[in-house]
Amino acid sequence: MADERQQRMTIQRKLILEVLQSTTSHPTADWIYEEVRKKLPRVSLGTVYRNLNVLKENGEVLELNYGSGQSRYDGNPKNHYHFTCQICGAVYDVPFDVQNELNERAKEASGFVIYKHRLEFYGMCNECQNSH
Amino acid sequence: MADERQQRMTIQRKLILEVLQSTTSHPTADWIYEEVRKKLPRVSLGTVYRNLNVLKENGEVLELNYGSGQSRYDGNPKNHYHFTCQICGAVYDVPFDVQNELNERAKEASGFVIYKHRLEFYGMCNECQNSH
DNA sequence: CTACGTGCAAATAGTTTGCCGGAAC
DNA sequence: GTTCCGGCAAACTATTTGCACGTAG
Repeated sequence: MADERQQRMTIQRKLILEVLQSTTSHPTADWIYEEVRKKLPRVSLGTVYRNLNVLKENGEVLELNYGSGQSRYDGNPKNHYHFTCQICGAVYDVPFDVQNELNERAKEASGFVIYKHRLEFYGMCNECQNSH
Repeated sequence: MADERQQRMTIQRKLILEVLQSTTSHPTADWIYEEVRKKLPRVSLGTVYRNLNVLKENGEVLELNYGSGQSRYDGNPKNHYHFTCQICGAVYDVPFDVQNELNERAKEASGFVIYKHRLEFYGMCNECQNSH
C-alpha cells in the first residue's frame, strides 16, 4: 500500500500481458514463455515468472492453481468461475454471475471477514465425452 | 477401478490417517511428518507423501491446494467448504451445506458434465482481525 | 542518470522415485 | 513365501533468486 515503487512497462511485460489477454486457454507459465519467445527469442523463463508475479500483485492477472503440477494464469482479473476437465486437464470459463451472497453465508457460518471466494467446477468436457 | 491391488494397513499408514483425522487444521505434509515422527521417529517424508497419495486415491483424504507453496490435506473426505486467512494462512472449515444446485447452473452455463465443485473463501480470521 | 528490469545460471522448495531390505498377510 | 511397503538418498519439476549488464522514464 505504502509501496510507491515505480514500475516500468518493458517489452517483456507488455508481451506477457498481451499473450495472456489474447487467449481464453488459461495457460501455464511455460506456454506463455514459448509464445513470448516467438516474438522475443531471448526472453527467459525467469522473466516470465517475475512478470507474472508483478502482474498478479497489480491485480492485472489471476493465478489459478489446481491439484498438481504448474499454476495456470488468467488474463481476466474480474472474479469468475472455472471448469476443469478431469480427463484432459483443459480449463474453461463458466459464464454465470458471481454469487456474492455466498460470502454472506460464509460470514454467518464462520464469523470471519470474507473478502472473496473462488469456485471451481470439475467434470468432463464435450470433447472427452465424445471420445468415450 | 479394475485395479484390485491388495493394500496393507501398515503402522505408518495408520498413524498418518490418525493424525489427519484428529485435527481440524488441514495440515501440510511436513507437519504430518513431524507429528508421526513423535511416535515413529524413523519414518521418512517420502513415506508420508506416498501414503497421502494412496489415501487420496482411496478417497479417504482430500488434497487442498492453494495459491503457492505446499499442499494441505484434509482428513474429512466429504465435500465441504474452506476458508483461508489471507494474513496468517490458516485454513478453517466453513460449516454450511454444499450447494448442489451450483452444479446445475454450471452445467447450464457451460454444457459440460459436472461431477463436483470446490468453493474456497478468503478473508481475515478473528485472530488476525484483533491484532490490527 | 537512476532505479528498475533482464538474461543467465545456479539455488530452492516441494514432491516423487529407484533400490533393496523388511514386514503384512 | 509372496507381494506390498518403508527408509534412504538421489532425482525431478516448478519456481525463485543473485549477479552484472541493459534500458525505460
